[in-house]
Amino acid sequence: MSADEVLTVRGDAELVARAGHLFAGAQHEFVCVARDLDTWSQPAARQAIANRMPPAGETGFTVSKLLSPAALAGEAARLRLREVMAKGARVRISSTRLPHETIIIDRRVMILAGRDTPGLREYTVTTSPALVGGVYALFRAVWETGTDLAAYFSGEMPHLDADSLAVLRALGAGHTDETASRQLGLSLRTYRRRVAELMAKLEADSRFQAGLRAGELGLTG
Amino acid sequence: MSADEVLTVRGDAELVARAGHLFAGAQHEFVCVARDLDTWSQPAARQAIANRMPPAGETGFTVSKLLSPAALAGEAARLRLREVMAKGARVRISSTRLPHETIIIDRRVMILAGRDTPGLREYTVTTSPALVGGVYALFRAVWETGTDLAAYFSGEMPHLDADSLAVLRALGAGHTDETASRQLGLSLRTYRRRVAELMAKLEADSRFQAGLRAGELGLTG
DNA sequence: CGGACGATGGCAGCTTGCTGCCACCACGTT
DNA sequence: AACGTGGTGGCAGCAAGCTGCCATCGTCCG
Repeated sequence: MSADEVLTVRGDAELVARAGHLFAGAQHEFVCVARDLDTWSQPAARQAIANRMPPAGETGFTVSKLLSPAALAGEAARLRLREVMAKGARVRISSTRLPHETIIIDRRVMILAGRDTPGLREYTVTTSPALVGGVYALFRAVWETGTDLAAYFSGEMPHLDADSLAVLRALGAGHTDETASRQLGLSLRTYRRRVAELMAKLEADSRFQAGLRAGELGLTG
Repeated sequence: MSADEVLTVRGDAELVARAGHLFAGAQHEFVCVARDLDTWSQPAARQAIANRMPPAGETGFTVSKLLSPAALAGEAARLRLREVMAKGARVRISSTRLPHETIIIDRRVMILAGRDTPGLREYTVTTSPALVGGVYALFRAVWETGTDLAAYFSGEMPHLDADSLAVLRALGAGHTDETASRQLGLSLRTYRRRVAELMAKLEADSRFQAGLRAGELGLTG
């Protein structure tokens, strides 16, 4: 038995000082799980670390970022996302909350941040293969189910107003057009117009396909 | 900074000896992530631990098991699953592989097993809040996306023959009934019969809803 | 004021989807 | 051979969905 390979530090400064070299040593993969691009550390610390990292997109070096939908809120956040993606990082969104920031480097080192608390934040640096491997497997599982952000932007995830969403819900409830239109206070004609628009946005040729797509894109609630 | 709260043990016997009390002390929640119900430890060790645990389903005590699809292979495995569920455990299936077994107790203690290797298996016992919290958040994310096994069994996940699956694919491709029926070498009438049967199985009132359900149940491929 | 514009809704006609009815065929049983 | 059973397919009729056309209404300019 042994008790080692785990290190707890407080505050960004100490993290950079003690674990900065681990970032610089990244060879193959940099994984980051977080709520959004901002919370995991102070801008200064993040910058100091980013400077030490090899550039993403280099041969065999991948950067993966798994974020909560919160990362899509606000225009500034979206811009940041685009920048990160332009640098070669793969970004995915998980529909569940990810309160604890996690970083895994080369599948060998893992850094977990404690909850965002007042005062100095606590970070846990681990190199235990079992721990890192286990967390990495879980990360993979979440990653697989997340929606790819590249597809989100380029494939133009339909931006739905509350209106279209209501139509979607009516469709999902299985009502006939007549029932649904009355329920929404629309004429049959307009309701169908809305459905047609929705299907166009989803690039669906049939209502079945539209349902499928809607599910894929996580518009079911 | 500190380096503690992590313990690595080798072999089931040592795990039971050193961490058995942690199982007995479980108060609220017992989480288990594994490939199936068999691999995480030797039967003897599992039994020894199970005996020390409070019974599932007791007031405020929940048992959650997140497994790979491999856990559904074979009649024996299914029987075991039913037994576990009968005892009150919630079971979900994640479509991704979960090579590293993980146990989280009361959101305070975490046990990670190394890969299944010859010789004594290595277990890592952790109580660091940051580590446990981080892993727990990831677990939740995977759990949310998994399909509930209770629904799978009782709610009778539709058992589809290859035939119905072909219909499903045709529908998903967005073809009209006429095109699809010709493609499958069926008459229009029969094709539509198949679609109707499919919708009955999915308990869908409209094709849109059927598409939604099909997506939910992961029948998209 | 007048006109352009966009959203709506009625109408009509068409396509597609849905299903009851019956006939047919293949197969196994009595 | 006669029979029942289950899967298939044609037909017909209805229900539902789709869309072009036009009239209407409110709003926003010039």
